[in-house]
Amino acid sequence: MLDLRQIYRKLYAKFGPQHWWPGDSPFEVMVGAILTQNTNWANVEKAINNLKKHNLLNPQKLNTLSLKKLASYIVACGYYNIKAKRLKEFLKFFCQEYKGNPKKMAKTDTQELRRKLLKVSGIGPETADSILLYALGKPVFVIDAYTKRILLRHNLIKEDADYTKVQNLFMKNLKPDVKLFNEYHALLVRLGKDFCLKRRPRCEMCPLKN
DNA sequence: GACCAGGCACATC
DNA sequence: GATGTGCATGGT
Repeated sequence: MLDLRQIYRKLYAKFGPQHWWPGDSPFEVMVGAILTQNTNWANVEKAINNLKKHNLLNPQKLNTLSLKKLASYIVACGYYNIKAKRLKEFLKFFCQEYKGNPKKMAKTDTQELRRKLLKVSGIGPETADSILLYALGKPVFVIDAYTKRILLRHNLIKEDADYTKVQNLFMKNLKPDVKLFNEYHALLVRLGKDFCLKRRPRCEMCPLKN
């Protein structure tokens, strides 16, 4: 049976570095983390580019925008009403606690910050961990639907494993290395997109097979 | 036209 | 405490 290090080596050999997270700034990564909830990244890029085009990709500016206005700019990424609300909740927190400054935010103890993020309505474990790892460079492993599906199909977890359980599997078996966590999760998403779709898996072609 | 996408909160039992 | 449902666009 493959272990987590072997899986990483195989994925890296097959796909190479993924250069995650796509985004020009920590703040852009944070916005993307919320907008990509259950959503294709291509659509998220459209929404983010639209915000950029209108010179709005800035914590203070977005925070003062009305809910309706904000929603209208992010239509392309779907769930735009609920995501506008979630973004606003995050922006309120980000501006009040850290003046919209990622560096200030990054000074907070990682576990304390994670707890705080999870209290923001609309931010669940994956979004919180994506912000911690990809925007702030904290050694936290991100678990997503692809990760669970891949581990399940390789019998490394059980069907009922929750977020924390899957996350612990990675964090207890790997050194807390930001670069490794970054690349590993990105590679799992890449593998998932190419070979581990929900109903049309291409298991016979899966790079982990050989 | 069906399927899929880098979740989350909330209702209901 | 488990299980189901709403949220929505755009690409394949």
